[in-house]
Amino acid sequence: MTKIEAHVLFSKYLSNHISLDEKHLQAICEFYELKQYSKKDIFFKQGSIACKEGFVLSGLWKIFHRDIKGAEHVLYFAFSNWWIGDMASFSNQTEAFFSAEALEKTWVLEIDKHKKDKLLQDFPAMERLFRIIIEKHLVVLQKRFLLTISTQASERYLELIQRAPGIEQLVPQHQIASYLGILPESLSRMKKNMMKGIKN
Amino acid sequence: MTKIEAHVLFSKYLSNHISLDEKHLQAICEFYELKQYSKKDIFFKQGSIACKEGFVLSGLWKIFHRDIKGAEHVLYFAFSNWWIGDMASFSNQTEAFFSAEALEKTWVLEIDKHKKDKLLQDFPAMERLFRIIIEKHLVVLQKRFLLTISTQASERYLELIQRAPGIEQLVPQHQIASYLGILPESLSRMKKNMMKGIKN
DNA sequence: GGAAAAGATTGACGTAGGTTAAGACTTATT
DNA sequence: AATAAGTCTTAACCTACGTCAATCTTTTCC
Repeated sequence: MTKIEAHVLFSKYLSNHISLDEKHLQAICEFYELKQYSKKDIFFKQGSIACKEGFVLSGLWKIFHRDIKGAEHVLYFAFSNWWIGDMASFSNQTEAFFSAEALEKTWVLEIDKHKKDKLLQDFPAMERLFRIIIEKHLVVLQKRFLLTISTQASERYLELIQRAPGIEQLVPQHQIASYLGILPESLSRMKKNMMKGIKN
Repeated sequence: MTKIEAHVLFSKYLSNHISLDEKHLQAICEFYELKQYSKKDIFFKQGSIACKEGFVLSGLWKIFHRDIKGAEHVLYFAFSNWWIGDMASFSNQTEAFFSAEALEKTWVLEIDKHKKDKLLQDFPAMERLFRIIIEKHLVVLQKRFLLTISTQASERYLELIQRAPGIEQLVPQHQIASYLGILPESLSRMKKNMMKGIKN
């Protein structure tokens, strides 16, 4: 992917949320650095300070937390046009609660803390953009939380594969289980039971 | 509560997040209307459009969703210095997913959609304020979500009463259960079991 | 003050999903 | 090709929590 291509994609995304002229779009893009990551690369790591945040152009990331017992819990999968970051850590430069790991080859536009502060200073309109984006993230998580406490895993599974078709091919089963908040063994059994239900 | 008192409280809150001079603070406060609500009053209602959002000065609200089976699920309790709103509904003027109901007498500074748009237009610094506030809400919910899928109810219960001491006196048991994502019967049994653990 | 409503507790029983452990199947690595 | 590492499935058993129903306590409100 070239820098030009990346800027086109990012500009399109920006224009979907706020109105900016070509010149400003270009200037904003320049704050971001284009980078490629390989499978298993880490973008930020639980326990360290997240010094950057990124916009996914292509590929796939998982954002997860590892609990005291060593179990992984996936907060979300970041496809293209999603953001990867640990907001608390990035904004306040505190220890990250989450890690981000690439699940395949992926292109990212990234920015560090200093540049982001500068970006927001130079382009106050970006405050609005980020306000809107974070609002959307929050709304999505509110509904996901509600779904999680009010339904069983099978319903959440059906919701997921309907909302993100093809995710089963992209993401290993045990990470989907983690996203659903259950263990891989449970997902496996659940799928078998669902099959029985369909056949008979 | 007088308008002056309300503005003092709100100004203090605002100053904790962004720096504004006295004059601007005053002007911003004027966008908000001071209102008192009684127990069981509704601020916005699931299925309707949330035409306003509010800042809680005193008292207590619950924000909840009622599922298809009629069961209530508490998203959060809003104490003083918290916001009550259904962001998706308010921002996009779509049907609300949540309702807000007062759990006791409460004072609120509220603003409707038109005034908020005007506020953000007149004071772009408010975009920054709301960006920061929403970021905090999102971070809190991320951790709560993680806690919910990675621990059992008893741990969440201990976390809650430690983080919000006295909440047991303010909020009926079955609503605390709902907040924890379990049924009142389960909370009751859980507490009994915990008592046994302490005694022996 | 007394009826009615709302809330809390208890017990018996059912079930989704956790735990543990083993085996099969796939994908990397040499 | 051979070994190792990662992933998926299955099965037996266990536990936290849901379900249903009865009883008791507290609050609300004419």
